[in-house]
Amino acid sequence: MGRSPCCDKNALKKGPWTPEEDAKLTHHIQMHGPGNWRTLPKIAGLERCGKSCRLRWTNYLRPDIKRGRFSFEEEETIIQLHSVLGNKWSAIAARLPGRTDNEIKNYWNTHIRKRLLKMGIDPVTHSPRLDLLDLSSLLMNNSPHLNNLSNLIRLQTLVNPEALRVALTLLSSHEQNDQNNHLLNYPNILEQQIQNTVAPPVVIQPNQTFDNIINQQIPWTFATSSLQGGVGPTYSNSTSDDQSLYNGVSSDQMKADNNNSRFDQSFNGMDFSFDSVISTPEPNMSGSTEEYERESFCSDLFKFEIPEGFDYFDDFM
DNA sequence: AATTACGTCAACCGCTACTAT
DNA sequence: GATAGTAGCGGTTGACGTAAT
Repeated sequence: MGRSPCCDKNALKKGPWTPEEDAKLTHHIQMHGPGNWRTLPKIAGLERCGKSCRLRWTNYLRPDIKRGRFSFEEEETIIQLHSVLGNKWSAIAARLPGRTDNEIKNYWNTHIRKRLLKMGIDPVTHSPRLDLLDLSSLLMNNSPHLNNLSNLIRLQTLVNPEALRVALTLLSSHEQNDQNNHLLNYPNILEQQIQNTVAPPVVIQPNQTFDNIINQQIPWTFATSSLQGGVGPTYSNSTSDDQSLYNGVSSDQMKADNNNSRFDQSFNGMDFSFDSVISTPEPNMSGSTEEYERESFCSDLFKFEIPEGFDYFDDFM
């Protein structure tokens, strides 16, 4: 039972393919077409196992393979499909013409996965999780992040409270080292706010969108005043203008950004996109402009349908 | 200039599913 | 139904290139 011996017992060649081998394989397939991989190597004069030939052809030599960097659109498609299909790389590849499952898998593991982790998003469940957030980058990249503490508070119902507590502790120590410290008391205030806040129970319906869940989970936000020297929490229905105020961005600027489409993913007026929550570093702070843009737009990719029988939502919390 | 650490990706390995006998 | 052969898939590895020290 089981597999027959392949390369191992036949002392066939392994490792990188030479141009000569590529030429032989390509020529053979041009003449006879792909398939029958078991017998192909012998006929083509290759000292490789059929499996190795198939892989070389499907992942590299196939003429319809698209080379080069993944486009924004491709990346967006991958993330969206992954949120539905999981690690079904071949299924994802089937929807991306010219890309192989291996290529997509590699790209996911080396680029997208890391970026999601850095943004505090679980790459397996596509759920926001603060315990995955790269807190060091959060703390090292100047004040814009601190201006978004209110957003972090809004997240508190979604994340492990202990993780949030750690974040606040780190923020506290960071601020204490800041000569121009004017936010010294934030962590205590915020912690108090967290303790005073009880999130309503959430009932997830089949096919409910992520937006719906978020809005149901967090139907409120903090008013600006509570974080800018105000005492105690103040709740209000959030508007875009509210949001822009405590992000330190003018309403007009924000609308202008929203008109640029990628940022136009607010939840009933609440900009819950992760670029606003985490405030991705400016291009001149770290990384390339393109990386910055990709990180920004990745935050918009978490509007997915909850599939029927969606049973891992517990992990979301 | 040399060494080390890290990132990328082609290729391999082991498993499952499917098909033929 | 049992067994063997084959194709395909997803996880992992390791060689190579580049950046950092």
